This record gives sequence, C-alpha cells and structure tokens, in this order.
Amino acid sequence: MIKRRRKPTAPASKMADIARLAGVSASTVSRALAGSPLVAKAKREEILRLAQEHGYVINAVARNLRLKRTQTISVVIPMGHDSGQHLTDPFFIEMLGHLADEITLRGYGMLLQKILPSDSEWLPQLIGGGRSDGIVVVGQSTEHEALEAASAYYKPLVVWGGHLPQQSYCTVGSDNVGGARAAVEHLLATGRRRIVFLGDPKAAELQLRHDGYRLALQGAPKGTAPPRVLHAALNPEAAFAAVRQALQSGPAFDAVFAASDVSAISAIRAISAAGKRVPQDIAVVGFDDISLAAHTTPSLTTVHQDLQRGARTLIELLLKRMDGEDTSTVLLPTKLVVRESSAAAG
Amino acid sequence: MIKRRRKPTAPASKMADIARLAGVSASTVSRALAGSPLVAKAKREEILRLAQEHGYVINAVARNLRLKRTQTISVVIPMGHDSGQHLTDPFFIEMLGHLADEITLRGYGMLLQKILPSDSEWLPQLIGGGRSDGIVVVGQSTEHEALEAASAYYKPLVVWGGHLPQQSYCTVGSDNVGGARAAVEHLLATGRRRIVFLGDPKAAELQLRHDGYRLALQGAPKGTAPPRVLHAALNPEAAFAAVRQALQSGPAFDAVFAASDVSAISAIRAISAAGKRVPQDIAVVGFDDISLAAHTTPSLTTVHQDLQRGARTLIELLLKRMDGEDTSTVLLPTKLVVRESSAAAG
DNA sequence: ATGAAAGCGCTAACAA
DNA sequence: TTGTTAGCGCTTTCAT
Repeated sequence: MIKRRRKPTAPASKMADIARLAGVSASTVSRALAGSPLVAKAKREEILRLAQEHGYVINAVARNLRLKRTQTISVVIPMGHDSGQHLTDPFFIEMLGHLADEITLRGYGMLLQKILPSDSEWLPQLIGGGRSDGIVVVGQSTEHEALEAASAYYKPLVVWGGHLPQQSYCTVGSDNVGGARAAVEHLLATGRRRIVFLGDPKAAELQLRHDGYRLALQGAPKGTAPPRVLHAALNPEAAFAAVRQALQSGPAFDAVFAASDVSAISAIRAISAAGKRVPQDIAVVGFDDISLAAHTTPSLTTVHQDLQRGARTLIELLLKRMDGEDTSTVLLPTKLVVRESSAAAG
Repeated sequence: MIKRRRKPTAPASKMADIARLAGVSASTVSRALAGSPLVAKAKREEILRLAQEHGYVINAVARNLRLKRTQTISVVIPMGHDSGQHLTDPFFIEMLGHLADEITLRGYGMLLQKILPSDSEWLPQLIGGGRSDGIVVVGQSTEHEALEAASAYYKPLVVWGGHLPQQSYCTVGSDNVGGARAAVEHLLATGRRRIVFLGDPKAAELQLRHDGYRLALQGAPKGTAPPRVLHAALNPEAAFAAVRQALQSGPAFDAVFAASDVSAISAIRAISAAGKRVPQDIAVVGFDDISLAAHTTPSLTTVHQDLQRGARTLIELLLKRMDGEDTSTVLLPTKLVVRESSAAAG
C-alpha cells in the first residue's frame, strides 16, 4: 500500500494549542521549537512531532513584536526622475533577483516598495512604520535630499547608486565614471571620432557616466568631435526617437555611447531603420551588460556590472549597519565587454 | 528668510509618547489618528500636529498583531523547473512591477519570495507564518501538486499561470493555447511550411503554448512539415545553443515559434550567426511582447499578453478571496503583434 | 468625549 | 528542567 500523503487540513494556529496537546506550557513549546537544550530531548521531539503533524508554524507577527524586529528588509525603488525606466528595464529585475537571493539566503523576508516620491515623507514613513529592520534603496533617482535627511537619524540604510560629493549615507555602486571612460576610450581606440552620449544625465548614476564620457573625450586625439548629448529618458521609445531624430537632422556621428543597454538596443534599431549598419557605419556601446546584451543582433559591446556582487555587498553592509556598525561607501569595478556592435569600421 | 526644513531628528517611537505630550491617554491618540469622530475636533488636530511634528508613525507590527492581519500580500516566484529563467527574463520584472503597483495602490505591502521548491513544505510554511494576508504565486512551475494541496484549506491564494484540467486553485493567465495557435497560423499564412517550436514544454504554460502550436499545425495545408520541438530551457544561452545545433544538423526549417521573447531573441542571433537572414530565410515569432520586443533588430513579431490587466485581475480576485468569496479562473485574451521578424520570405 | 483594562501570540526573566 | 508572569505597541470594548 502506498504511503498516505499528509492530509490537507488547516494547521493548528497557536502555540497554546500545541502546548495543550503536549500537556506542557507555551514556554516549553517555544523553547522546544527554538531547539533549546533546556527542554528534555524526548519531550522536545514529541513537541516537534506534534507541531509538524498539526502543520503548526510560529506566527511571525507576534514573534517579531515581542522580539522588536521584523526579520524583513525593505527594498525600495524610487521612480522619481523617469517613470518609464523601471518597469521596462531588465537591469532592475536582475538586481532585484540577486537581492532576493541574498536576503532570503540570510533568513530575511524582502518587502518590495515601489514609490513615487511625490510625497517627500515616504522615507520617514517607511522607517517609522517598523515593518522592516533595514532599508535598501535601489537608485538614488532624485531622492538625494530625502536620503541625506533620513540618514541623519536612521542607520540601517544603504543605497545602490553613485557616490555623490559630501553625501552622508552609505552607497554601493559600480564605477560609473571609470566604466564609461573605458567604453569611450575603446571607441576612440577603434577609430571613432564623433561619439555621442545617449541618455539624460539627470539621475545621479547617468550623470557619472556622462562624466566618464567627457573625461575620455578630453584625452582624445586631435580632430575628435566635441562632446554631444542626445537627451532621452531611460526607456526604449525615448532612446529610439532621440537617435532617429539625430540621424535625420544633426551633424553626423560614427559612434553612440548609450547610458544603458536598453537605450543601446533601441539605438541599434533606430540606426538600422535609417538604413545604416552597426557597427560598420556607427558603433554602439551600452552600459549594464544585461543578460540579453550577448544575444542581440549584432551582439552588444557594453560595460559589465557585477550585480550579484553588488547585491551581496549591499546586504552585507546593511546587516552590519543593522548591528550598529559603521560602513563606508563601496565602489565596484566594471569591465568592458567587447562584442560585435563596436567592431572597427570596415 | 527661508522656511526652515523639518529638522532630521529621530521620530517619537510609541503612541504613549505622543499621548504624554498631548496630555491624553493612548486610546485617545489611537482614535485621533484613526480619524474617529469621538475625539473632539480641537484635540484631534492637536494630536495630529504633535504626531506630525515628532515624525511619529504607527507601528505596523503591533497594529497588525492586534488586528490579526498584516496588510501584506506575498508574491512568490517558484524557481523549480528552470532556475535560469527568472533572473534573466524581463517578463518577470514587468509582471512584478505591475503587481507592485496594484498592491501598493490598495494600501498593502508586497512581500517578495523567491523559492526553490526543493522543500515541498514551502507553501504550508508560508501560509502558517502569518506574514501576509494572501498569496500570489507567479507561475505554476512544477508546483501544481503543492498548490492543489494548499488550496484545500487555504483560501486567499491565486496563481498566475495556465488552467490545468481539474485544478482546484484559482488561476489567472493568458490564453496560451489561442495565442500560440494564432502565432503559428500567422506563420502558415505567410507561407512558412517547416515551423519548429523552441522551448521545453515542461512548465505548465509552455505546455499550453506547445498545444496551440500543434493545433495550428493540424489545420495546416498539405506539405507542411510535422511538429518538431527544439528543446531548450527558458534562458538565452540554452535557446541560442539549441537553435545553432538545429541549424547545423537537423532537417531545415523556415520558421521558429519560440515559447518566449527571450528565446526568440536568442534564436534570431543564432540564425544570424549561422549566416541566414531573419525573416527572409527563417521567420521568428516570440511570446510575451516584452518591452524590448519592439526594439530588437529586426523587431520581433510576438504574442502580446496584457500583464497590467493580469496583475490587476490577480489582485482583485485575491482580495475577494481574502474576503471569503469564491472566485473562478480567468483566461485573458492575447493579441498577435506582427513586426519585422515574420515578414513573408523574399 | 475620554480612560482603564484586556488581549492579539509570542519570548524571556524569574521562580521553583 | 519547567511553569508563571510580564510585556512588546496597538485597538477596542466597557465603564464613566
């Protein structure tokens, strides 16, 4: 005969229920469940068996109230500067996925908050609500001020993003300046001389990528065209439109350095649509190295960020801060990954 | 003189603090904060002002314990069948983004759980833990059995995915069969006769897409090649490898129907890499209509799913179930979006 | 219109 | 080794 499957009944709800069943007090059940050596082995096993049998699981809310912690980390995505970006950018799911891994790995829950920072009080409210033991903010967006203010009194807060001068909160982020610079220097090295920047340098990180772009151009050979920005929000449509527009009217260019891979992919499409070839006529380089980047046509040269390491660092620092330690900002190295979209012109 | 910014001090932590400051009892503060008409207007406003001034926010954990609810919805992503899929598939961020919108819009928090269902008890544990008032499972993955078992005693549970015969839990999902069928019929209508299916029909939804594929081929004109599956997990690398392999060795084909857009994009790349052109030599159609689909080169013909509507439906049904109502499964229509990758051959 | 008191389900001193 | 008790911060009768 086949072994019976555990019957699907509603679980016993409270610790007191199990206590009654086992003929002990709730304290003993609590201790047994916590694996305390104070409880006699036989009794402990009996209690464990009972709990298992009745599908009992400790109520996390009550436990957390008592323990004054929530065993939960809030992950916040501010959508201030560019509401188009986040819903569509694979960069975020990759980051979110890694964060989810790191957080659950350490026995915490992840409370995801997508906020429209129209209400300037979002951070104090989040902090005061007491639903989480610490907060990870993914992307500074336009919230630098709010972060500064909160960090003055709330410690367990880390931010993924760029390191701004004189900031007092703790950030983890890629070396945006260095990465961008390497990308543009690569374009220069392969003979490109009229390189445009695609993106809107308003958000902190894009600002830094733009800085790297300018820095690289400062060291460029004679005859290199001056910096030029194609303004476009960080979504495919905007990037496509900006590049098409530039191809139609402005001065010619032979390379695009896009502030993100999503923008870069749109740029490739706009260039193809205009009857030019990538990379023969125009080279394209992106930033992020999303997993799709290796699989577009042509495959995309881009600046790789190690998001797994970023997520791990973020959570490690956060846990330290939750323990009362101080931590300082971390800058992660980036790596240029050369693929087809930036091959030297015919 | 410039208006002073609110000074960044630590918020008052408990209701009793505010009560003391206002010279009333905690009960009164509670009532005032809840906007109860029992509290005199002047007193209420005074209390509100005080709370505001001291940055006081009600402690959600204590409140929820007392109220026996959490004001939180769990969103679970089982990663059983294909660990490669979720981290990299933009489909998920779009779904997650919409879910986050719908959940926060209704005043709930969203607890994100990524689970590796090696432990068969994950669902009972999640349910028993009492950290959320309801659960959304995104994708059945290989967890059909676990869902069946849990739904026997736990009501506030909805699942994004395919409707399987005789299932007792509530699902919301796109019409995978119809969508796939429309896609393949489109390929047939544009003259393709050797159409392969790319993907691994193990997960429930892909199974259904595969069914649609077969259905369409059953009604195909004479001379159409029989169904053929290129097995590949739902990640770019696997899809790329499978298509390259098929191009090198197996019988020729003139169209690929990919089980997801991510696979489709990799297919395009594999085809290009093999020196063939899309769509002239081989047409490619995907499934999902991720935001990038319109911006690849060539742009991707694909089956559009209305994820925003899906997310809204999911949450609406869940709230009903949380209220004790019964709900039945919903099938959402899909729409074929024809772009460049499936244009008729030369 | 307000306060006192009980209690949500758990854990940890403290006592035995 | 175990039970009793108090209390986490809040809401809600009940009494005034």
